[in-house]
Amino acid sequence: MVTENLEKLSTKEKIIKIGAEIIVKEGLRKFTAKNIADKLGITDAAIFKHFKSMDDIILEIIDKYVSKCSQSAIEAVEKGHTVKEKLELLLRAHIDVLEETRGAVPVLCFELSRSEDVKFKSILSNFVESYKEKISRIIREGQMEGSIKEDLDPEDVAMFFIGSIQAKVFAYVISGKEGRIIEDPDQFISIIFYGIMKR
Amino acid sequence: MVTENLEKLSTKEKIIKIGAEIIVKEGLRKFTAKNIADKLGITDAAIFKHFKSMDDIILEIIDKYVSKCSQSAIEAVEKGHTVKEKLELLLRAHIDVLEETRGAVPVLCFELSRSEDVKFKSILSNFVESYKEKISRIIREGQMEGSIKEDLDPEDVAMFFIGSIQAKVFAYVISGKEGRIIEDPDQFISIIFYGIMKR
DNA sequence: AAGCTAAGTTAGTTATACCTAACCTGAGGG
DNA sequence: CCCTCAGGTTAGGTATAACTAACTTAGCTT
Repeated sequence: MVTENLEKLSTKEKIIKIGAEIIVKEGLRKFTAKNIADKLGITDAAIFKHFKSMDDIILEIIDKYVSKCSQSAIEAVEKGHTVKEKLELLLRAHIDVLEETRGAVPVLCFELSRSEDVKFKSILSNFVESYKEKISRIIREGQMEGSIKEDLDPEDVAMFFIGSIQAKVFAYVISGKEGRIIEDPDQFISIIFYGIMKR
Repeated sequence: MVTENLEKLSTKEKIIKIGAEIIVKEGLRKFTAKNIADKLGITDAAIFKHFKSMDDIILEIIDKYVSKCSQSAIEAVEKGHTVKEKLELLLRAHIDVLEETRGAVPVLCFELSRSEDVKFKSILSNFVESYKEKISRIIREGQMEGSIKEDLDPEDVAMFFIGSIQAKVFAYVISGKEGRIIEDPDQFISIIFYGIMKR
């Protein structure tokens, strides 16, 4: 369990960090007040002095990620000169946010997308939809200028981007390793752009 | 909820079908005896006349998938003449098993890979490991004969394959759609092989 | 020094999950 | 025609999660 530099944080921030870590390493079923409290050396009841419900903790974790991701996507589009550069900037920014939040949100995205809870469902699907929309717009631009294959459906490609990151989190989670989720961003981006075949 | 042709099955088979469907559509948290029983029009206690525990239901779902997948991977290697053909056969066979089981096992793979339960952890990680091993062997062969980029790590490529299927299940689950998980297998394989850029 | 408050504590309440025990019933075999 | 037993039922035991109420305490303000 990565708990480096946890001391200097407030209890509320610690709850969020530990909570995210639990979601990734142990799964939503272990995301309980008692589990978090035990790791912090307090009681479960104390959790509710900082958050009014367990759902509220999850909402804050998601909110942080979504706002950072959306922001950096906008910046990528502004700063990139070519389509390829835009996509690359977008992916690299996304990877940074992903590493910073230890992959918690893609995990939540998956686990909560089927939740009966309308609150989670709408927040996450709105995020995915708007992110997908941003990417498809770049893809369409690339198809117009001839750098991206015309026979691909832009929305499918956008989902392939999101899915590829999701897949990396999956591999990371399954491997049980510590350290970075995407060890070699260059290779990751290269496979997405040009595949695995030499041609 | 897809419940076509459920009538002719035995209750035990119905439990497996409905159970898998719940895992994909509603998540592991809703995979409860009561939820399954309600959908079958029986009581929760009746479930335990067919399975001695809830875990046993999951084990049977996984077992079916793992054995089919492993079998078809062996066949793909035998039947394919070139490396490309082998990989394509392997992917197509995997897609078939995936569609047949409605994506339940990749979901389980993800949700249970972090379970404290040694039983699940080892079954699933053994499956992923051996499957990964089978793919990396083909990739290495491809690198030897020069059809696959030499600078790629075979194990990473293998995980990219598994991850890409996982990603499709994510997209399917998130979209909430019915129908096939991978709508266009040709395009799916093409992106994996050659990426999205025209070059 | 008095008192307020944030952040703990303990000890519950309520809901729900898994699973068991004991009972019931209807169809098929002897 | 009765017996067996698979596959149901109801009722309930046990564990655990979310959350609450009431109390405590340390630190800060006035």
